Formats: sequence, structure tokens, C-alpha cells
Amino acid sequence: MENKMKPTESEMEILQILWDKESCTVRDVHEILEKNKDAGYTTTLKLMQIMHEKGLVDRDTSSKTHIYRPLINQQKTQQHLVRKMIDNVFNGSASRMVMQALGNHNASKAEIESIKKYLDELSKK
Amino acid sequence: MENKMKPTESEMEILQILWDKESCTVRDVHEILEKNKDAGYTTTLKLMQIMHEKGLVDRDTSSKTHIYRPLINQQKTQQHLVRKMIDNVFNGSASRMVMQALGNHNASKAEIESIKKYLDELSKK
DNA sequence: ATTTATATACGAAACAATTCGTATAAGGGA
DNA sequence: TCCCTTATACGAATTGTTTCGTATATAAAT
Repeated sequence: MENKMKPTESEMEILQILWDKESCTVRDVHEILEKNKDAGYTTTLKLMQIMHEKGLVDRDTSSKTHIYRPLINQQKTQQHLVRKMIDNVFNGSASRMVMQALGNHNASKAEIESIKKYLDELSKK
Repeated sequence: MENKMKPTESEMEILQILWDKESCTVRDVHEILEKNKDAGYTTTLKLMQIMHEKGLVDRDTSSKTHIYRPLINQQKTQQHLVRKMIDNVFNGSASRMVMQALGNHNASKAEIESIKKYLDELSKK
């Protein structure tokens, strides 16, 4: 149920950090966000509050500084978003998307090799 | 310039049709859209008018019924959107996205084979 | 204990996306 | 010609996202 949710772009930026660090204060998140983005602290705070309302994150409010944790699963969320993109942008063709993704040197040689291995595993089953 | 634009989800639905058919009336598009979606004719019309304002489509208004054509390139648009998703959802890792896309049998055997071939070609270069 | 720094809460503005109702014009029969 | 169907134009409501200002509480520092 929670995972049918489609996080917004800003929410994804925050989720990436939470998935990476497992638990964070708003300030933690904000400081990382600031490197690539230009927004005030209260903006980050508000976003995280909304994410809490939506059930995207959990938080521990026992001390003054709240601690946030992701509530939705990274894999499942990525899965869900990729599926949507395949449908919406590539007319349902996963292979087309993959080729597009790998085509214009978006992927390094090492990446391509690891995908080949992965595909071999996949087709053995 | 035009291609840096990120079409919305609804706009993508329409672009898919225009790319496929090359040129369409609003009604053509609407009838196809209707199959999977539940919205009125004027909604489709409005969307296409906005797309024209944004420069996503061109139109021929010489007769009463206007003819629409896509103005942005399919490949480039897909490329752009995939790039965005890789960054925003997969922390920049194309291979992770690919694996996620192929993982939970989103792809058929045939699709997987065609990707393998593609990768072989790719790594020869 | 008073000040200062740092937190959260909350309201609301500014956009953007989607939807639809209604007005109006243009063609095609009867 | 007159009516009916089918187009476009356009305004506007609705909903969602992002942003920030300001109020207020709490903890730490002097």
C-alpha cells in the first residue's frame, strides 16, 4: 500500500540520503542536499514533515531533534518507478529503455560487463 | 534547447501517439488515449494546446481541424528522461537501473536476449 | 538567569499540472 | 437556409509540489 506511492523528485532526493544513511536528522539531510541544491533549511524540514504525513518516513520525536528513517523499501520503490517509466516513456518495452540507458555512454565499460554477467545469470534460470 | 524540456506524464502519453503516427488531429489522439484513460475531449485538446505553447508540438491550423506533429525528438527525449531517472532514483548508476528494470521479470526472454546481443555489440567497440 | 543558537510547527505564497464547462465558430446535410 | 455536429478557445477550479517567512519552544553557553 505505502509502496504504490510515487515519491516526488524532491522526496526521492531525500530518500536517497535516508536509504544510504539509515537514520538522519533534518540537518544531516539538509547539509547533504545543499551541496547540489539551493534551498533553505525550512524547505527541507517541510518536505520531510510532509513525507512523514504521507507515510514515506518514520520519525523519532522523543528528543528535541527528530530522527528520521525511511519507511518505504528502496528496491520496491525503484522497481515501481522504473516500471512507470518503461510504460510512460518507452511504450512498455524494457529492452528499449535499457538500450537507451546504456547507449550514449551513460555506462562505463565496467558497468556494461557487470550487466552482461547479470544477464547470463538471468537467462540460466 | 527544446529538448531540455521535461514533458509531463500526460504530455508523454500524447507524444507517444504522435511519434507513432507522425501526425494527428486532437480527436485521433483522444480516441487512442480514451482506451486507457478516462478524461474528456477538451482535456486532451487543452493539453495539446499547452504543448504547442511550450514548443513540444507543431500544428497546422489551415483547416478547421488542426493537425499536430511532434517537434521534439523521441530518442533525445527518452535519453533525457532516462538520465534524469538514473540520477534521481538510482544515484547515478545506470547498471543498477538496468538490473532493476530487468530483474522482476519485467522483461521477456526474447527481450533479454536482444539486450545481450546489444551489449556484445557495445563492448566490441 | 538571560541570551543565543537551533529545532519544529505552521501558514501561505508561487507555480505547475490536470480537468472540465461554456462560449463560439465552421462545415455538412436535410 | 437552418440546424446539428464537431472544432477550437478560453477561463477557471482543483490538486499537488516547492518554497520560505515567522512564531514558538528547547537546550546550551555565557
